[in-house]
Amino acid sequence: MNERSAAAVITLSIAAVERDTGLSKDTLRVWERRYGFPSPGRDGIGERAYTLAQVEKLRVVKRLLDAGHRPGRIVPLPIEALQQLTEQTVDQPLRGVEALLASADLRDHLALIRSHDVPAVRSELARLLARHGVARFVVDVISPLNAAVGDAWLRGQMEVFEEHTYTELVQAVLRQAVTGIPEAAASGAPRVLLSTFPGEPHGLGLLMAEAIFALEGCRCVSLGVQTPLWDIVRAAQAYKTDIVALSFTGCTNPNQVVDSLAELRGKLPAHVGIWAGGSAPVLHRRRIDGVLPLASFEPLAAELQRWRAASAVAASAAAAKPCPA
Amino acid sequence: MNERSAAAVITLSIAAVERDTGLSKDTLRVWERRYGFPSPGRDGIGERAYTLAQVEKLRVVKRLLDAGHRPGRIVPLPIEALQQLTEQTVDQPLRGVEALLASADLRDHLALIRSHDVPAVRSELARLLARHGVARFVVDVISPLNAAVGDAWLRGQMEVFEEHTYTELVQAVLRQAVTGIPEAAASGAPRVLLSTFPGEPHGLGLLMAEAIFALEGCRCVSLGVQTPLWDIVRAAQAYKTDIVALSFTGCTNPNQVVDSLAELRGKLPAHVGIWAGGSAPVLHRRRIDGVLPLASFEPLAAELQRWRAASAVAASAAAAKPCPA
DNA sequence: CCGAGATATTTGTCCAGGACATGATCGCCT
DNA sequence: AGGCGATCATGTCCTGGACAAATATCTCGG
Repeated sequence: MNERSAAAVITLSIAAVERDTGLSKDTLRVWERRYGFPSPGRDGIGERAYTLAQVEKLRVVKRLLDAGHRPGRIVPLPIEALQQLTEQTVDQPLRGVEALLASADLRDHLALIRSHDVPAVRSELARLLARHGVARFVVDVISPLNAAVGDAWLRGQMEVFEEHTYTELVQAVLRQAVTGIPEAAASGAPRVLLSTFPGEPHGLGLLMAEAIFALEGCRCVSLGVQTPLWDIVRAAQAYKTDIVALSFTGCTNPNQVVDSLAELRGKLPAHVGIWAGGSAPVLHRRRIDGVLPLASFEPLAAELQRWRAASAVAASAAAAKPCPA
Repeated sequence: MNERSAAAVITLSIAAVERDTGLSKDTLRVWERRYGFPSPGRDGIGERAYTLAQVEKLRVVKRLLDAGHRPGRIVPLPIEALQQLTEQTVDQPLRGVEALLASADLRDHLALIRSHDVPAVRSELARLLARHGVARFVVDVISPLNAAVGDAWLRGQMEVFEEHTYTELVQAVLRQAVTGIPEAAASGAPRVLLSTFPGEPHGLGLLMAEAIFALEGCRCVSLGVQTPLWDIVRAAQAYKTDIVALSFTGCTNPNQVVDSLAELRGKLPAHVGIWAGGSAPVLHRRRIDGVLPLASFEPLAAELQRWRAASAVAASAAAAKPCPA
């Protein structure tokens, strides 16, 4: 149930590990049975008690899984081998020219975050926002910085509280930026509803998307994170939404993501678009009918333009044939 | 796994029902065993297949559960009785004088939220902020409004998505307000660290507290919600924190709150204050050594003054005896 | 050597039924 | 009335088995 920290050794219950790793209780138990890892000790009442080291390895495994590896091959491996494997596979795509160009800046920013000088980070973020403008700030600064922070955190090079502070500061800056974008004129501006599904607690991507959508002249309503599927549907009705935008990170269960999106598609009217973005790999591996996957923020403007064009056509068609029942 | 829609009858798998209702698979199975509801049919492979009617009843049950009813009493009831019960759950508990006094304004605001006119709510909040100033806005407007919204939700008079929208809008306004408060001068300003414990997902109280602290000339660092205990300690070290401010709402386990606060007290140096606020009743029922409970925002300024005085004394003492190891 | 189809293996989720810690309720006694 | 054990209600965990879907491997004709 709760964390049982006897004296010095901190252990986590299976529910806590499920929360922290995104691996279901069933999966954790079956891995233990099949691969011998994780093999948690037992607490006073005979329930599994996972150590922090085990959770850490589980997180690395999770990431390798997302990168396409299979559990049977990697779960039994020692942590060092996994880390080596991570360098080889996960970082591969990130070794692009852009990454090299940006890496100097990124390194500086990470160092600044790690220096614990909060006002400095705050003003640096504000400076970058002012310098690049909202769109480029989101796409070129925050997006890679998020990836870098996530990566550093996974490797244990960044403390949880540093990541929390970073997230909070970025959120503050972004929210201010979003508030500063004037509301779009009423006519013809698409109405966008933003949220995440239950189980997805990260809201930064949502805020970034809101900024971009608002810049592109959309009328945005955000529900924040973790809105039950049914309530997203109700909200879309109430706000006469044109596009439902959802954000996903790697910490969600891939099967649930696909199932939920399919179910949402079934519950929403066909004319309401579903746009799904974020770093969850499953979005781009499996296609879902009637859901537009967005690998990054770049294609968003183009897709919106396409949407506007399609919507104009639909509107004129509707005008020609007034009552389509 | 995924939805198995045979021909006309749409049914949901147990995982889908877990997503849609928030009731765990274990709970669903054990209810079936004990109360005979829900008793789903089986699909082609022998797995539970829940009907939409069952899911709907489960949702009503969940709401009543959140409102304080007990499963054994309500789960076996037919859906009509449950709906009647939802309407009966009205008013009884919160008929305070304060509620009556403020009710006119509050009712208007609630009605506005329920009208689904997001820009109107947004500008109304901005207007109230400008009119009252940050402090009074937080204390006299948002605080009671939060209570009213929570109450309305409990009674089923407010949809989940309406509550989400409200929270998001208030957060945006508050964050803008906080950003607008100039950073306190370095010397003598207490450093305040704000967060919530794991299991407490509500961040509005935190933001309200941050606003008040900043107004009172503190240097604030927020970690956002759900920071593990140990990381709060690390953050307090890294940021040389004077006061750790924590927020609690009713949705947390009272025992865990007390345990965690006691543990945090043990892990933090004695000169770091722990201030705990929020609507969780346990805070004011049980005293915890070395933790300052705050029932509302009103006494905060006075407590800060006291803290400054005490700190000045300590500083002069330290100056007299320079190296206290 | 390659690609399509058949076969084998892997993997996540489901199931049943039992256990138990925890928290609420109730009845008893002062 | 009010404090306090005894009892009941409830959610979560446990074990170990099963199986469908996804993925890998093999086979064989071109």
